[in-house]
Amino acid sequence: MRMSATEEYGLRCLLVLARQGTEGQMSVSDIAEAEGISVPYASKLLAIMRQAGLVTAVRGRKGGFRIRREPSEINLLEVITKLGGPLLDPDHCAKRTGQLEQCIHTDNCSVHDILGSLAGKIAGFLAGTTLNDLIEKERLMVLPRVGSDQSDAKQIQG
Amino acid sequence: MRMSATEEYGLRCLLVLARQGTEGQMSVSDIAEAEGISVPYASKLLAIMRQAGLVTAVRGRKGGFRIRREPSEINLLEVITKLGGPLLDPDHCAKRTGQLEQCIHTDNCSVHDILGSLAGKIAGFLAGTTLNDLIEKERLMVLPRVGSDQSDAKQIQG
DNA sequence: ATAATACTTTACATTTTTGTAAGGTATTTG
DNA sequence: CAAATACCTTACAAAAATGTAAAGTATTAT
Repeated sequence: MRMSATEEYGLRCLLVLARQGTEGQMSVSDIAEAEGISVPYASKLLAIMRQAGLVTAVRGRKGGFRIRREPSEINLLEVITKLGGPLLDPDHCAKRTGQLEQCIHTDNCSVHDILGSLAGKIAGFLAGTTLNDLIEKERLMVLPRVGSDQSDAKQIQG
Repeated sequence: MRMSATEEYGLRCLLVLARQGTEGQMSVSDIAEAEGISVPYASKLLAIMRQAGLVTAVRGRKGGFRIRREPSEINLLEVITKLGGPLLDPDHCAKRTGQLEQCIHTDNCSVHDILGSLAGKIAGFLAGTTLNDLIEKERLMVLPRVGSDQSDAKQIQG
């Protein structure tokens, strides 16, 4: 019940691009360096996000990646599910069958039911947080109360 | 961001015992059969839960497993974390460092921050559901409106 | 006592996930 | 047009999770 490596590193790479805005652009090697991961790994994660429509790739000498939409318009649910698949595997019941052909709890599965409810809760939370929220939060963490008091600063979650 | 196999099958085995109550008892082979998994696998999962104090093992010829507390007194957070570890890995930041010695976002990690919030939400949800809730829900699924109308039956979650 | 039953432990095989490597394709600059 | 740069794709290696096997220990019934 944890965030996978793909999901986390993918999100982190996307955040690097989000900080540049939709007009900005960065090469894979710069992104990899920014996150402390290898270039091939960053490359792989960005390829997934490109195919998912989250980022655009520009090839050639002045190439690089850029984020496709405003960070305030991209929520975490979209990012996480595009990197790691849906929160509740669509053929969950076909996979968790143990040694049997079919799961023993076909018409009677409170576990599956509760997983659905849980997935809904998680989805709601993730959908309510955008990349921009994360970036804003970062700023507050780096610069705790610069200048005047910032107690009125936007709170990400309660 | 999904429930692991260990967590799910472990929970399912525990539910089998929960249905018997604290006085009941079942052998590993019966539990394995009830869930459609192999005996050695069920054995392994039950051993984890025994060490975690969720079940008691009785050895010898009339041996078996029994649940240690009332199903209404065991919530899913406890079960899931004892099977799969804490929702947010305590040394998360020490592991997701990419190729670096230390994570690049040490003092500045909005991702970690949001993971903490998310883990809290998930924990709250899981803590609010007991094994008994799941069993009750099952009954309603097997016997939809037996006898008179049951629209006033207990709802597990909204 | 002894055999049968059932939990216990350790080791290992398999599968999935994670991360790396290498060769290919496209674009820009001189 | 050629060389440099940067993305793209496929295949593969390493690590972790999943599931199996086998030999050991404890208890009960005969």
